[in-house]
Amino acid sequence: MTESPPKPYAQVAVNVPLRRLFDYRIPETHAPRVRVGVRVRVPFGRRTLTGYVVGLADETRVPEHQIREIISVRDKEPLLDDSMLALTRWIAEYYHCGWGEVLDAALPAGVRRKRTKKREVWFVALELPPEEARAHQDEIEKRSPAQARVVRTLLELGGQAWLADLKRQAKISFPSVRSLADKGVVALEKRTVDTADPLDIGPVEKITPPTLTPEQRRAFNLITARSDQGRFGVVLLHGVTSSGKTEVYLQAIARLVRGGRQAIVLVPEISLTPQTVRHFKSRFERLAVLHSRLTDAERKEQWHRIRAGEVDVVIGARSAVFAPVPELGMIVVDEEHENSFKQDATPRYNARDVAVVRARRAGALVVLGSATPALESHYNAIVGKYERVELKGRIGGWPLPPVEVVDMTHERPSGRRLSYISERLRAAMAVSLARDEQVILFINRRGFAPHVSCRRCGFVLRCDRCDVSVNYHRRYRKCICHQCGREFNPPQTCPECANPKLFFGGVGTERVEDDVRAFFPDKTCVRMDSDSMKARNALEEVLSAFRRHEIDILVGTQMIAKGLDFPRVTTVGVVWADTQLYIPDFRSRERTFQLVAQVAGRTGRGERGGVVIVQTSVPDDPAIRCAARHDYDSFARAELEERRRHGFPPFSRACRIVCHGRDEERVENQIEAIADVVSTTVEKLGEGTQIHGPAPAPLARVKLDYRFHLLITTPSPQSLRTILRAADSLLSRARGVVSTVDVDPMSML
DNA sequence: AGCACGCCGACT
DNA sequence: GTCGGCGTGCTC
Repeated sequence: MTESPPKPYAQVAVNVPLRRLFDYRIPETHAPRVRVGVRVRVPFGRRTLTGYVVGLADETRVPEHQIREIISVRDKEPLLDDSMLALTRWIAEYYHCGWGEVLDAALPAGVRRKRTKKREVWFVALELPPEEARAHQDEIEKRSPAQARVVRTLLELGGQAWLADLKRQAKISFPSVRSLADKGVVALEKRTVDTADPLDIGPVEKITPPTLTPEQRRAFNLITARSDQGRFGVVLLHGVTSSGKTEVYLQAIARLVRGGRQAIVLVPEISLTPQTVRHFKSRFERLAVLHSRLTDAERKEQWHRIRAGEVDVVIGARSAVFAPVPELGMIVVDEEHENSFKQDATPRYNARDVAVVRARRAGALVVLGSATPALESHYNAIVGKYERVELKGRIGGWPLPPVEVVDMTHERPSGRRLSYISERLRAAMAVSLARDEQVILFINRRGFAPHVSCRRCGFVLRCDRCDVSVNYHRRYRKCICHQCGREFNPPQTCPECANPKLFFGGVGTERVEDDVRAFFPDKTCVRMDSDSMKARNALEEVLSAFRRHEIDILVGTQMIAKGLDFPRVTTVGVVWADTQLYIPDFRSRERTFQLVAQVAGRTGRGERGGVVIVQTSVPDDPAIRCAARHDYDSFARAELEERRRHGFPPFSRACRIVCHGRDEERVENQIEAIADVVSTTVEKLGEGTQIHGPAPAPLARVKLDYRFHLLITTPSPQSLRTILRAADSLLSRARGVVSTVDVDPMSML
C-alpha cells in the first residue's frame, strides 16, 4: 500500500441547521489523525464546536483569508465508517436537514461525550412538606417557571425522582434543580442505581423454540429463503393480532445469527416492555436492549459492544436503526405502521424507511410486521416492491372476537345523568364481570371533559395562548390546555353572560372512570393515562396487578391499546371511536381503522372468547365498518382509491412546511412567499405536483405562536428535492418566522 | 441553532 | 443618560 500525501483540507459537518459543509485547514501536527469519520474541534463563528470530518480535499473554494484551522482531533479511530456516513448523508438530503444534525442523532450522547459517569445518577428529593412546596411553587411561578415545574413534578411523583426522569417530565435542565437545592427546597445527591430499571430483568430461562404453525412456517420459509440469499429485500409480514409474528422473527433471527450475522429489531418505544425483553432474552444470549432509561454510560458501553461484534441481536426503538452492527443481516420493524418510528423533531426521519435504505446498502433483509400495515407498505407489496406473507389465524385457533358497533346518536342518557357508556356496553361489561372476567375500556382523551362551555350563550372556554378549547381535569380541579400545558382554575360563572352553571362537555378517561364506578361500585377500576401513570414504574405495576386480576376494569388511553395480552379480558370497549375521524389529515381514516383493529385484538385469546363494543356517532363509516369485520383488505382497497383520486401518498410523496411566529401577518406572508416559490418551481417541472394550502394549521395558534402550513405532494422524491432546494433560502429563520420542513409527515397537527 | 451587533423603550 | 428587548446576519 502506498502512502498518499496528506490532504490539506477537511470537510466538516457540524450540528447546525445548515445544509452545507465547512472546510478547515488541517494543521500538520494533527494531519495523521484527521481521517474521514473522526470528530474534530473547530472554530465556528465566535464559538467552538465539535464536527465530523466527512471528507478530505486537496483544494477548497473558500478564500484563503476565510479559512480557519482544526483545533484538535477528538477520536483516535473513526466513529463512523463509510456506510454510516453514506446513510446519514442520504437522510440529511432526503429529509432536508443538516448532515451534522443527522450524525448527532445517529450517535448516542454517551458516545459523543468526553467522559461518561458510571452508574452514579443524581437523585432529587423535596425537602419541604407538600403544602409548603406547593406554596413555594406558586410563589416562583412567574419568576422561574422552570423551577416551579420541578416542584410540581416532584409533588406529582411523590416527592422524589431521578434527575433523568425529572428532566424529561418537567422539561427542565440541571441548573433549575441546582438553584432549588441552593435554596434548600430540594435535596440533591448522587446515588448508585441498583435495580430501579424495570427492563433490567435478571437471567431468564432459555426455552426451546416452539414448533411453528403451518402458516408461521410459510412466513419463516420465505424470510429465511430471502435472508439466506444475502441480498436486499423487504418482506411485509401481515399477521392479525396474536398470530405469532414474534415467534417468526425469533426463529428467523436465530438462523441468521447461526450464520454469523446480526439483526436489529425495531419496536415502538411503548412496546419495549419487560415482556418483550424477556422474550428475546429467552432466546439470545448476546443481546443488547437499547431503551430510554439507559444512562449515557450504559448506552456507550452497548454501542461499543455492538460495534465490536459482541452482540447478535439489538432491540430498541427508533434510533436503534443506527446500531453499528458489523455484519448486518436483517432489520425487523415490528408494528411498522406505528407513528413513533417517525421522529417529531429534526432530523425528522422515519426509522422504518431508514431501515429499508440501510438494508439496501448493506445487502440485508427487512421484515416489516403489522396487523394493520401502513397503506404505504401495503401498496409497496401490491406493486411488487415488497413481498407479502400473511398470518390469518391466531395462535390456539381462536377466532378474532366479534365487534359490535353501537350508534351513540340513538343512545339516550340512562337515568337522569348523561352517560358515555351505552346500554349495550354496560350489559357486556356486566356479563364479563359476573363471570369474574376482566374489561378494558379505551378512550382517546385524558382528563374529565374536553370542553368547558356555557349552554345559555354558547361560550366555549379557550386557552388564551393557543386558541384551542381547554380540557377540564377533575382530579386537579383545573382547566388544562393540552397544547401548551397551561393550567388555571375554571371560572365560577360564564365570562360572557355570567351564567353560574358551566357545562363540562364530551368525554375523557376521568369521566369514564366515574361512570364505571357508578355502574359497578363493587368492582375495582383503575385509570391509566399520562396523568395517573406519572410515577416511576406505575405503568408496570398497574399492568402486573391487572395480570394478577387484582383489577377488574382498566380504563385508559393509547397506552392500553397496543400489545397487551390478557387472556381473562372478555369485554373491550372503544368508548368514542370518532375522535381521530374529523382531524383534517389524509390519514385520519387509516388511523381510526388501525385504532379499532388494534383495540379489538386485546380480547378473544382464550376459550372464554370475548366481545368488542365500538361506540361511534358514524356507524356506517368505512373505517369503522371494516375494522368491525376485521376486513383490512376492503378498507385498504377503498382507502387506496380515495388516496389515488386525491393524489395523496402512497401515490405521491408528501412534504409539509409549517411557519410559525408571534406576528400573524408576517407568518402568513412568509408561508405565501414559500408557496409562490414552490408553485413557480412546480410550473417549471411540469409534472403532477400539487400544493394544498397555504392555510392556517389545524392548531392555528400554540403558545402565542400563529401557525400556517402547506402540503406539497409530488410524484417523486427527486422533484420534491428540486422544490425544496428552490425554496431553501426562504426556509431558514427570518423576520421572526420559523419554518420547518417535514418530509413524509405522519401528522398534520 | 447560537451568538453578537444594532437600534428603540423604562429605569438606577 | 444606560440596561435590555428581540430583529437580522453570519458561521469555512
